[in-house]
Amino acid sequence: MKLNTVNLPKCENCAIRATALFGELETRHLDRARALRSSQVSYTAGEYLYYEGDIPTKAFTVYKGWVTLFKNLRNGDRQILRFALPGDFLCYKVGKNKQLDHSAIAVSDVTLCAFPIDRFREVISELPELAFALSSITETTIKRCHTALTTIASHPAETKVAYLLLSLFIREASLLNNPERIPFPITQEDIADALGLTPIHVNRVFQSLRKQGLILCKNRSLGIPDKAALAKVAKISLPELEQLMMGI
Amino acid sequence: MKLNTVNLPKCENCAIRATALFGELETRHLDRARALRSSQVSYTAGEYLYYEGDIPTKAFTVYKGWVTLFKNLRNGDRQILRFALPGDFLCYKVGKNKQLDHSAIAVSDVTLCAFPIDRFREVISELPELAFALSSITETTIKRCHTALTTIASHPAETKVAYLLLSLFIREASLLNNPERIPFPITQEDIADALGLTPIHVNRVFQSLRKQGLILCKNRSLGIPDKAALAKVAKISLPELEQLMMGI
DNA sequence: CGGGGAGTTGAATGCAGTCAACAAATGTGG
DNA sequence: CCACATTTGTTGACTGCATTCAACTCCCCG
Repeated sequence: MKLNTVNLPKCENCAIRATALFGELETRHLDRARALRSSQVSYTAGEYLYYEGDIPTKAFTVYKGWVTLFKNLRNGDRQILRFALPGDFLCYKVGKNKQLDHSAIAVSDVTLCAFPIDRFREVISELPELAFALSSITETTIKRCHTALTTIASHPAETKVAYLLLSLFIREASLLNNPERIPFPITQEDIADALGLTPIHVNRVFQSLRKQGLILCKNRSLGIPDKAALAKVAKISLPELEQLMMGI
Repeated sequence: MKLNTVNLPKCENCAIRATALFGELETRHLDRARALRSSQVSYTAGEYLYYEGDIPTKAFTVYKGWVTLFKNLRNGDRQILRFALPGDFLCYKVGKNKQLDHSAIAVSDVTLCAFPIDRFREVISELPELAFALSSITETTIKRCHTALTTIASHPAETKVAYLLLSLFIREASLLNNPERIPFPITQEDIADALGLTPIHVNRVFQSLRKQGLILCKNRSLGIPDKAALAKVAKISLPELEQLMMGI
């Protein structure tokens, strides 16, 4: 973990602002809102960002890298709740029970923008728009959670895997000017833990998808030559998924 | 659908306030906040409250009865996202894309307290606490969504069914002074749609649970003689689940 | 060069789905 | 109030997808 409080990059021209917390705010409000941001924090791959049960003091926007949010189950398994990519907002918590219900680990090396949670109260009272920006973010989170639920409940494993790969690809590619392939730091086991499958079966699905030419996946990188075709396997409409994964 | 705008019950001594939106507010703030509530709405069993794609103008707190929130899938299936019980907050939406991502149907006859969404903005600017009350609600929603995800991903169907029955029982029982049995308006097919199982298999699990004496379920009513025992099958800690299902 | 994590393959088991038919409960109209 | 229709619940036989267990390969990193 490495903290940086000086020479923070400007929010105004931040590449990920459109999809992040401040993307919901008009530029003229940025001055006041930016007062929230106190620092940037970096973690190396494999490091915990926080643990289930922690009481957080800072919320984060992912600035660079991928993060896994997950719960450890009593049988030793873990359930991955989602993968957080640049622009995602983590760890905000104001309810009565302030304990976090999940843990987070850096999948790749990550950098986060940190916001002291207790400062949100003051800023919101003079800038109610921030409250709506927060609501908007959590609405997206819930929506994604809903589609995740829907996906995991759907029976054929091929559908689940296709859905997950496609949605990660769309999100990461949009941050990178839509390259052919994206860096793909997660393992087949991560995917299994996210979808409630065994790594072995995920592997078999991967091979089947490769054989069909739907995915190119090796060396920690992922390519999807024909997104529409994969969307068909994922049983989802591509435009809908793109809308969900981008802006809001 | 039946609208009522006169003689609305007082929020102060509302039985469900503790678990509802205003439960997050201190009593001294209630005066201003209550200005939000405009009406009560009633629906009969089977009626739609709203449809996926609608742009809502009102948010609701469930006052009486059960509601199903669900998505229709392209293969004709539907995925139930959650069952909303008295105290639950529905249909609040402020993000850029204001379309609802799911539909809602009254399972039993229901009564809702309605709040015009556009009035939240004004009230929040003079009562920032309301913004935190909203955040707190959505945090609970996300937490429940997370445990739902975790449950549905878990493999044995018995675990899933046990979890769902137990959590519904705990919530409804706490509203009713913990009776032996609760009214249980949902069908086995609903449960199947919530858990991603077939109704046939849900039925088999029901019979197995009945044979083990873990559930008493007939005539639209549910009893759970030994919650701890069912919690064991659900592979969840009973105190944890109770905490999640009650206050927050 | 060795070790460990990630990925791959095969065989056997079993949980849950499918299809089909029927029983029970609930609701509706005559 | 009964007869009929519809929905909900129940049972059985068969199939198949995904798990489990075990062994082995590949690749990266130290």
